[in-house]
Amino acid sequence: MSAPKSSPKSNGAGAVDDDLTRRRRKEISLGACAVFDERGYANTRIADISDRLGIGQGTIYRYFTGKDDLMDHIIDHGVRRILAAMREDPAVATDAVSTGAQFADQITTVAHRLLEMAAQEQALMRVLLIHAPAARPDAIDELTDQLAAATAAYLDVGVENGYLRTGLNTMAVADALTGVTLAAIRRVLRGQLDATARESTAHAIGDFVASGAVNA
Amino acid sequence: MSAPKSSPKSNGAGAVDDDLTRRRRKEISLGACAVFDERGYANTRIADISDRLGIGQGTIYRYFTGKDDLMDHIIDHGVRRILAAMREDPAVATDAVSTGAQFADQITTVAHRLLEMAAQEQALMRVLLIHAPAARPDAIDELTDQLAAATAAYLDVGVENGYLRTGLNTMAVADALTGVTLAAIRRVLRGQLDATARESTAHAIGDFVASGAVNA
Amino acid sequence: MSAPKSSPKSNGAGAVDDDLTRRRRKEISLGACAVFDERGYANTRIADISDRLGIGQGTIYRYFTGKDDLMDHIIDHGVRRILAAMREDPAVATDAVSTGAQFADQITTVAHRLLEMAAQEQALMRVLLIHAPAARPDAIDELTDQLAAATAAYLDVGVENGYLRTGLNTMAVADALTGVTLAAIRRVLRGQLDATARESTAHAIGDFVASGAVNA
Amino acid sequence: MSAPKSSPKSNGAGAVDDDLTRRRRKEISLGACAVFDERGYANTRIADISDRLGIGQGTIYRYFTGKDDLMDHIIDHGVRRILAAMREDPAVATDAVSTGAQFADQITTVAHRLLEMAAQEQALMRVLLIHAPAARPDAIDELTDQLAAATAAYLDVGVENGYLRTGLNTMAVADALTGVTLAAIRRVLRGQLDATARESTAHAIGDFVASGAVNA
DNA sequence: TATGAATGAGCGTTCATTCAT
DNA sequence: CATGAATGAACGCTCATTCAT
Repeated sequence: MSAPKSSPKSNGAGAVDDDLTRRRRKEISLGACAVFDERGYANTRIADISDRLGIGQGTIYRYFTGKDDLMDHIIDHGVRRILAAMREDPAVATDAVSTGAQFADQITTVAHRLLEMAAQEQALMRVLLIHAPAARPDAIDELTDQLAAATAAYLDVGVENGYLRTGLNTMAVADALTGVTLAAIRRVLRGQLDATARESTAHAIGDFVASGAVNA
Repeated sequence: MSAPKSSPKSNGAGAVDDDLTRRRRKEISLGACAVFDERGYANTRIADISDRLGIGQGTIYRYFTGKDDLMDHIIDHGVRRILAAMREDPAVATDAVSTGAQFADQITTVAHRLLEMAAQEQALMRVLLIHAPAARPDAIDELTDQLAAATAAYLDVGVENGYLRTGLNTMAVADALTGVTLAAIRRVLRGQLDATARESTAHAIGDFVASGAVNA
Repeated sequence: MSAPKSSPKSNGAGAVDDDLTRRRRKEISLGACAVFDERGYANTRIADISDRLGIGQGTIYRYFTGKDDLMDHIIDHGVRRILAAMREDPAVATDAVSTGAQFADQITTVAHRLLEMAAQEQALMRVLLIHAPAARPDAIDELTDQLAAATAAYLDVGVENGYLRTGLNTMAVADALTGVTLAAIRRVLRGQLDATARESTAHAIGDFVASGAVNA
Repeated sequence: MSAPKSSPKSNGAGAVDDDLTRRRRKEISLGACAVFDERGYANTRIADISDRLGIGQGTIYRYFTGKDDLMDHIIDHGVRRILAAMREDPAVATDAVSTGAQFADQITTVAHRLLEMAAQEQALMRVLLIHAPAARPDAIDELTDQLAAATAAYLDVGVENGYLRTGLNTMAVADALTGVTLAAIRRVLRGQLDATARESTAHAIGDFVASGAVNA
């Protein structure tokens, strides 16, 4: 969530340079992410990253201030991806929902989009879920708080509008929603859910969140 | 899950010595856990631990083979605590449940017990949830798998006995259950749930898992 | 006798780089040899070596895998020097000898060459004779065996060709030859033999080996 | 050659105590010698020694001031054994020799006695020849000097009395004698000479020293 | 701009020595 | 006297970072 902490030597100049620079930063942070995923943050040496990218160690320091900055950047990127996956679809808006069934569909939709993103960005998500909490507890706490608050607000609307139970502990259920989704994402990251399973899992999540497990 | 990897010189005999040894190991692993929690595993120096305990660095090596062993031991201990919290109560047995309401109660009970344990063992649980995944991904994966499998089996019984929905994706819901609980535990660990809130949260979890969020 | 166990990153290419690397390794191993000689292997800290060379400790690890590797390399080098001193002169070949006097001359020649080498490579030889046996007993045993076997074979030719006594215990005399030479080398290493004394000692060795001490 | 540097807490008392103390010191130094031989001085931990003896680590410090003192004592003991082996036999006196044959016999006798001692005190001799030079270069130099000087003096008598060559480089030959003997001792220590071989080797040494290798 | 050799602070671990029992 | 648990100084090695080319 924080702004990038570094930028190369200051290219006061053109959009071209900026673009090149942005591309380079992306490349490097992508490579770093892959290695952090494979070896863990603490066990990753700068040389591991530069080796994988086929560049010199020093080059990394031209685009990032250090190992920490690299991790910060990756977390930042991951957080943006998650938030985007939850918000980018115009269909996901509280005013588009007015029944329990629509609510379940929306949960299913968002869950599915998150699972797909996890499937496509496995390294990034693994770093975010496994390594970032240890390396940057505060950043992850911040993310968690944001997600929970946003989700709780989203649920509050449902209660107000009558399609969610009156008296629902929305904070607890917000945690539940994030927890349920995280658990599924973890399974995706462990390679245990193919595309079909991701779809059915998303539906199971939507149904479960809406109606619970008990036989009515 | 693995057996402790070290023990001091193995004094073949006396219960007294064994007891002293066990106490010493417990003390040290407790101190280490506290420091790992505060500083993270990678940032903790052996000297940090010995300083906090008021002992020499070398003493730690009389009871553990090294920093790794210390972490392994802590994880092992934490895993046992979690499994115990889920199983130790005789009331938690599938044959004690035959209705959806009983199911919800049981979920509430277990969730509450886990939240209480988290409240009492904050450092241990924080190390387990935040630092262990980065330091020992495999150990945590193993734990996750075990919990999910046990939970899914537990849900399967409910489906068979008719108090859970036919066709329930028990694996997905098992993940949901663990995810929901973990999310609440995380909140406990962030100091955001006092005793009262823990109780109501446990109930909210039980209700939610049983009946979902939607207004029937 | 073993090949050097490490080499810097292996820059697949340029003769220049390889050469620089080789020079650097030589420098470092030379400095290490000097310090090992002065303080003994066990008492030498890596920092002692890097300090003497005016480089950082880490630099040493770019060229050698560790303290052990450094010692191995030094021993290897020393062994090659000794073997070279014994073999490199074309005049030292069994087929160049057919009389006792020629035999004595040859012994004198080799002894002299070894004494000169010892005088020029005092640190290396002291490490090899004093510190290496304690640090690498097997490497030294191997060297000793090789020298003894080669020497015995050399003497066997002399017996066959009739200029050495029939029934000579060639193994015992081979040991004697190496022992005699080693004793003289040790004196060189203790600074007790100047160039003149080395020459006369070499002659004394040749005469003694050929004819013994007793008045004929 | 130096006096023992420590003594247990000062038992101002009886001969009995002194005797017990002496026995204990002997036991410990014997055990230490065995371990030094097996693992080398630098690689031997005090605990290795106390373990082998079945005593506590602290006990060693009641009889020796430390690891160094232990080594000093062992060297001292070894030096005394060597000197004794060379001198204790009344037959070995320069006035008992007046011919070259008697000289050869005497060399044979002393060599044999040294080889037998080496065979019986393998650990002690290995420590003295292999580990002591690295650990106590000065002590070994001192021993070497003493032996060489004594041997040279012995040879000088032979020259004066006419049974050794006039103009003999007695210092060089003294070195030769010690070198020859050491080489044979080394072979004994490597387990390559049984009792019979030791006898014939002693004779080979006597003959070689007296008459050399060349066919007269 | 890119490089990678050089650096040295920092840390896990060992083990000789001490001393309370 | 004997013990062995406790100690902490010491050291080999790693690796993030720098900077001359």
